[in-house]
Amino acid sequence: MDQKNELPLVLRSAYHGLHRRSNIRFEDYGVTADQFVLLATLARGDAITQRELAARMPSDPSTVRAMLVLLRKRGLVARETHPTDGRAKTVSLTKAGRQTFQQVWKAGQSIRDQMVSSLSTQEVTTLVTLLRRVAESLAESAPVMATASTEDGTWQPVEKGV
Amino acid sequence: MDQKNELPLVLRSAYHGLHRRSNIRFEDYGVTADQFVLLATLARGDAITQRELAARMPSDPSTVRAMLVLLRKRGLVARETHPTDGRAKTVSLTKAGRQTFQQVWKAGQSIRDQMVSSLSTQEVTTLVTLLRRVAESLAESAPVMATASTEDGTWQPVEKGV
DNA sequence: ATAATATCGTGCGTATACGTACGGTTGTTG
DNA sequence: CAACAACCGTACGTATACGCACGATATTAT
Repeated sequence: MDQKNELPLVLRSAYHGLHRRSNIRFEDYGVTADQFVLLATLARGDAITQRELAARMPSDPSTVRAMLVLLRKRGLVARETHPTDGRAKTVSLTKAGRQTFQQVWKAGQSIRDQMVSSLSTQEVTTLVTLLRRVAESLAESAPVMATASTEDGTWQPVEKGV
Repeated sequence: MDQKNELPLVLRSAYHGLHRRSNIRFEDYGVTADQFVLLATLARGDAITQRELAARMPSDPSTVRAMLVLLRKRGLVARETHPTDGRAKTVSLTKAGRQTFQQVWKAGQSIRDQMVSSLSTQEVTTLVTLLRRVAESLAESAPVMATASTEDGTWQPVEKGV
């Protein structure tokens, strides 16, 4: 019926498919799908704090810490005390980390190709645009939307600032 | 640059936002976002085996089992031996399970509203359609797409059956 | 009918996800 | 400068996610 109510389940199915395929494909390189996201985030901008890294992924600081412990054992990331802030530690990719990231990026290309194999170029652009808007609506920083119940038991958004 | 290569990260961000908000919202009802998906799946079709349930969610049979153990403790689901297949067990919602499902469905309405708050009705329809195609491309049953490397190091899909 | 194979659920190990509490450090305020 | 709040990382508990191996049952092949 209402497409809106199906969106969560479809979103979940798509993400889980991606996650599952990625884990299988990346297994040969010794990294998981989520570890790859961490490496990719560091590849975009190095020497950031664990909290900043968690915010960019996005993921939970506790989870990021656990991942960093594992990645450090494998020599893919390095942690150093922050130059000015004694509380923080900066995280960066090692040479091996950068190398692994590039290899896994290549290995994942067929998955990225496959997930858009039934979409035109224009449709991919549209999908990314709409998904980005959805992600922003649900982001940590986004305010919780006020809602009010109507007579038929459904919920309607309420105008803010009235 | 290439929208296609951003799709995985945007998809991940959108899903995690949904998952996170749902867990917070559903906390008062004692169910997690994933447990809710399980309840919703059972609400659509009862008395199925654990494997069938896992396939419909979709999720892993081992994970589903762990979830069922917890949901059974809370009296939301019931497990009985399959009438004809001695290996299998059928799962169904208890009365309390149906009730909880309906309550949590209502509680989650504001999240479903919020995630489409920046989209038009037409855009929601488009998004669901495109996501469904992506999910199908990545589904368990979908074949792994053959790819071939090109000179510039990128990958191109290969026509099947040539 | 018996043997080989496939399928269902279980149990275990590892990784992710996140809340919460804690100790240490920084920055702010009086 | 001393008290305080805000912030960073750590540590632990619970739930999810999934691979793998195992026993029990069902199906198929011979």
